[in-house]
Amino acid sequence: MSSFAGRMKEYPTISLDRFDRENLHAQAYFLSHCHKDHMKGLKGPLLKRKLQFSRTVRLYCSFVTKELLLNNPKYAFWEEYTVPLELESPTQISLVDEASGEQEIVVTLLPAGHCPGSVMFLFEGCHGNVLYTGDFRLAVGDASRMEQLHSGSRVKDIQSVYLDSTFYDPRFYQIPSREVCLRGIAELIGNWISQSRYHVVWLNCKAAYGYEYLFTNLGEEFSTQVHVNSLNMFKKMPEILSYVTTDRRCQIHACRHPKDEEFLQGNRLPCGSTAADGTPLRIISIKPSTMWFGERTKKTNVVINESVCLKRAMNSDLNVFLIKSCKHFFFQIKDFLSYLQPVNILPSVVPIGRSLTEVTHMLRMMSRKRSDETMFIYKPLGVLKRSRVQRPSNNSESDNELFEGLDLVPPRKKISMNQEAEKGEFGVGVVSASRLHCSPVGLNFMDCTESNGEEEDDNEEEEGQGDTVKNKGPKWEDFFTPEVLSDSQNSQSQSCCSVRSTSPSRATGSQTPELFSEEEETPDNNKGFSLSLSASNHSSQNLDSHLDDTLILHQDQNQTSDGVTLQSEQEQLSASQTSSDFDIPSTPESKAPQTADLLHLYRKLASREEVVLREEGQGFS
DNA sequence: GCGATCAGCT
DNA sequence: CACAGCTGATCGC
Repeated sequence: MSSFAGRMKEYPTISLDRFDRENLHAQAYFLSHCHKDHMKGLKGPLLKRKLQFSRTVRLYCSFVTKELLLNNPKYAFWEEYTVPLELESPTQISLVDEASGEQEIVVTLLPAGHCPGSVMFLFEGCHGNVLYTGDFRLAVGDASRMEQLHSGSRVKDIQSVYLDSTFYDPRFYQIPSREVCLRGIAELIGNWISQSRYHVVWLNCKAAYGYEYLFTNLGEEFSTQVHVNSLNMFKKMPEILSYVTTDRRCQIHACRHPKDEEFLQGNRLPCGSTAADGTPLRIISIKPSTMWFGERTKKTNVVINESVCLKRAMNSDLNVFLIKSCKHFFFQIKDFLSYLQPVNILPSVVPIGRSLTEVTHMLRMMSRKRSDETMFIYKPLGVLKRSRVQRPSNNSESDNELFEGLDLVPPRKKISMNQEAEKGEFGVGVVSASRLHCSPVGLNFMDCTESNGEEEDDNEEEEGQGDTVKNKGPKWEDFFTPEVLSDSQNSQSQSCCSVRSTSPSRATGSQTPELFSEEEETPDNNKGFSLSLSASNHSSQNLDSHLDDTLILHQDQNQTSDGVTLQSEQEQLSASQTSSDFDIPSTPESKAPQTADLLHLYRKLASREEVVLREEGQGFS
């Protein structure tokens, strides 16, 4: 949960994702996405009253966020005070202060990939450039693909990053891709619902938004629709709308009820559905969750592989905990920060179990302050990612420090993107235009399609392919912006007395806009959400020792005597290792489950056969 | 009666 | 531990 107090030291007269207490005095409000923990105070009567007496105070957010916000009647009064902004379109806002007069600030919304409508905010003004991430989920290399983080060919000078640091912790260094997760779940669901029409699936989705990726993919996979309570929130999102329905006669449900667990115990779906002919439904519940560890404390048979956690529940057929990554994890954040090299990094979340000092220490190593202390020579105008040679993040000592005191073996092999840098193939500050002469998003899509499954190497063929050569597997949903801008939305008025749009080049001083001039050739950025369902894995959190009836299935890795962890052949890497979501080694001393074994397991579970769990490494039967 | 906060639960 | 909620109890206004 976000513990951000709402204000940034550089621009204290604006408030983000917090609307109570001192934030009541803000001159402008920003909402990064429509999750409750970022909306504290947003329906407060004092704030409502303030709006009624103000001509200039407005709430700025994405079009989709406004749509989702106003869908809730409790926030309907925001209608006339909310100004939706286009993605990646710098907008100048006047902050009117009775005491100090008027102050101009330029804000740019960047796709955050956390849930529909989620954005990061880049502020540029007289107190420097500041990035507020909100909750975000980016793949390694995404920062280099964001035009608005660059001025021409250079990375903008970022004073501070206000970071969602929930998972900025080496304990979260391994995650499987969303494809791995989805494939496992789709197999399980397929095996289940194909048995009879009484075999149904319930998706136990807690948060209001962020599961749409799952709905659309399952809908596509099984040529069906997913039952939900209401279509209202999706009414202007046709890409999602076509995959959801309020017709209860389908086999995949994501409906909710306050007492849905009780319903399930009574062999009913939360919508109350039972079979018309009285035949008892056979229900499996699937719980998409980033966090599933709490569930392990219960005395149940649990099977964990890299993407799903299967639990045989007492009264229903089977519970499945789908590991979902709606946020970024350690290496993605590390990559993001080491690319931007801000002067300050301020965590918005200090995970329980960590101290603020620990988090600050880890973050500091990614900041420019750390760099100044070491051999890194600060380049005031920044450098392009491909030219990074001696970034602190590439320093194994930095990694070692991060892993100090943790009872896991850190991935000593550098993430592949950094290997080239170490080899010095790319000189500092010298990046050919051709390497970036594309919309990175579009290139990414092409690259991963063509290179899927191939050995990643360091040969010269990589040149000219930008940062995206490490992305394996066609993951189109990764490359869509989290915005759906239907015509009707686009035509919504952005009028506000204090707002006007500025062109990207004027606002950023970009010197070489042609580097990003082919956006129209990308997959249609405006036609889909960046639906951020993905798979996350448990990290090596000592699960094994205290989970007597838990079987951990994971991946193999060779470890040499000197502690250097080497990845074995590419074919031993799971698909999760080859996705763009992460370029990192797998859990040390773990073993990869074979696809056939997993399929066998899924079928057994789906058919309610007992699964005999053995010691790790001996497989299952 | 309302909102804020917290514990407990999923 | 962590997500992103929800419910219910308690307290102050």
